[in-house]
Amino acid sequence: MTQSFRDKLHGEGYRLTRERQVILSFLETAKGHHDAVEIHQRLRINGHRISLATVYRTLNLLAELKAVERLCVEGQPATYEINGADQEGRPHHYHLVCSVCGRVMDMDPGSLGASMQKLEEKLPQTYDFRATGHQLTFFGVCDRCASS
Amino acid sequence: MTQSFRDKLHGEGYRLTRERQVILSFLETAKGHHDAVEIHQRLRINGHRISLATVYRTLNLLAELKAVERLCVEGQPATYEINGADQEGRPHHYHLVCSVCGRVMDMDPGSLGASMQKLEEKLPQTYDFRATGHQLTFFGVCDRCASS
DNA sequence: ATTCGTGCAAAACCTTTGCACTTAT
DNA sequence: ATAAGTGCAAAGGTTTTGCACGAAT
Repeated sequence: MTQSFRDKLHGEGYRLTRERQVILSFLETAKGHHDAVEIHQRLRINGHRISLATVYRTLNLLAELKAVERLCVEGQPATYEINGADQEGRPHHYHLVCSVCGRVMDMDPGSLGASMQKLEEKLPQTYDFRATGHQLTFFGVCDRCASS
Repeated sequence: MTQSFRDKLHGEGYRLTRERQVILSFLETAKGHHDAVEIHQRLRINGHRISLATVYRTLNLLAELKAVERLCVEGQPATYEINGADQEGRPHHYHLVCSVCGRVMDMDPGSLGASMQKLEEKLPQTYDFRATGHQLTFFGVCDRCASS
């Protein structure tokens, strides 16, 4: 649990509860994409009795504070991933989504990242649209599913 | 209503019903992003009594046949847009989503389209992932919302 | 002490589905 | 005639919310 998270909470008038610490810790350790129900169940297995409603409320809060990133994929519940870098509104990676099993993987933007950011800045000229971020997702078949 | 749509329907053993024609016609005329409930209501206003269930079933079918494109945006119902070009699995445009009002606009991929396609082809080398398509969405503030 | 967070259960919301009836082929 | 599509109402899954209780400040 980073100090900056505590600060952000306090800065906005939120409280540092046990539930919020537990959920954030879980995401820091689990290091992948997890939906609310999954998080709820795995916390329960680890002996934590946090209600599903609180898991949802906490994930919304963490997403708002940009402590986690929310990803919405068609036909699946929203998934949440810890936000490593503490950058402001800049997506630090893209996603690969397997159309067969639904698994979500991270992808390094590489040199593409800079081009996309430039594009983002040039958007207003053409479309009268002030972009604050973007999201790039590739769909396809992951290694596991390809080999079976 | 394109001939190719009729052919596609028949080719897969589907029937050309009045409901399907009406829904497709609506999307051809409306030319934007529309969700199921909105389509249902506007058809109703135009005197068509098509059930919401049929609207959903038809949109699923049209999406499967790639006659329309489905777009899922966080916190909003799925929207559907007529698929102009009859290309196979290749996204022909990207999206601008206004974070304030939720409006979705189309964006011409321009030269980016080719780079992205190349990237898609190179993905397996790095990530062991066979990509079949991708989706790029910019978030920000649209002209209408910026001026108010 | 006060304000905010939590748990529970109920609701909201979008979407799908079972079944009997209707329609396209 | 037959198989597929439709409408209705009910259920499904995900997420939010009202309210009374509990906990952090």
